[in-house]
Amino acid sequence: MTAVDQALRDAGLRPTRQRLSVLESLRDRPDAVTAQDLHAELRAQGQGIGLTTVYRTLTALAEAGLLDVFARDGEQAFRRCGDVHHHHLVCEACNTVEELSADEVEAWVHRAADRHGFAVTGHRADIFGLCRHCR
Amino acid sequence: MTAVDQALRDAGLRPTRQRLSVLESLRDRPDAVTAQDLHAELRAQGQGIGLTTVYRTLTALAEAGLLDVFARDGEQAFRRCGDVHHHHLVCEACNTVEELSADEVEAWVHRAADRHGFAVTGHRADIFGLCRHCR
DNA sequence: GTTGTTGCAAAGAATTTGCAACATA
DNA sequence: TATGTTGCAAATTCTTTGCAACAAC
Repeated sequence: MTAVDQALRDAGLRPTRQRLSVLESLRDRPDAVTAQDLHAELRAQGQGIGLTTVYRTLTALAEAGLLDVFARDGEQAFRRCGDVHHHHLVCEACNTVEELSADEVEAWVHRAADRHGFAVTGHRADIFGLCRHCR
Repeated sequence: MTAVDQALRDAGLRPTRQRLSVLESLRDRPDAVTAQDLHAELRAQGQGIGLTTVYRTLTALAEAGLLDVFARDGEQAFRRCGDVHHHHLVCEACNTVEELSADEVEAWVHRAADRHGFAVTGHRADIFGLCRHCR
């Protein structure tokens, strides 16, 4: 059993051919992709998969915490997410996303929430700009 | 000339009746609203305004930096934005948004960007949860 | 065999665009 | 008057759903 297989099992999802295609395509990919784009790409590679399935798979994986979701115009873009911090450096030219760990942000989150009587369920800290290759 | 009028002029937009309605409705409103909701609300109040105009007005105001945009499901929600920091405490129950200022986050942004050779064009730091009233 | 999954076609929903009438400067 | 704005209807685009065939357990 591969790591990809395991990830699906952990999410309570059967490791079908289509889901493996999606996960495989997402593995090591630095940029965030939309369901539409990923579907077109997989079809171009000759992988038989329906758009509906791509949507359902990405949504399920995001709910399982394996993917992060970004809002790009009116669309949702997904990207593999390794940690639980969700702090990103997003290149607006090539859509590459680098993950950051930042204890300082975590500390700020809790301090700010306490100060306002907020019960925190989540947070995000994203930096947008141009990466070293696109600038 | 009112402050609302001035805000429109600064954005290079003519202060029409419809735009004033939108800005007036947004003024002092603590929660973020979608174009659809705002349109329904204005119509319910007897304000004559088309959905298209609401979309165009909100988009223009957001581009001018007078509104912040939040992604809510597949929809965009807008809210008046006073400062240039874009740090928010968002209540997931009532959609109220409190603004935060946080020099510590600004400092983190620049440090992280420098470390990765990134040219920063913007950033966001949002905390999600339940406000003191909804928790 | 039982239950979860797929994918097509159709439905749904948010948003944008064409364009003629209208308002602002 | 010249130019920006409005709003309807139609078109686009993203996303979800119904359902029968199919694959995984």
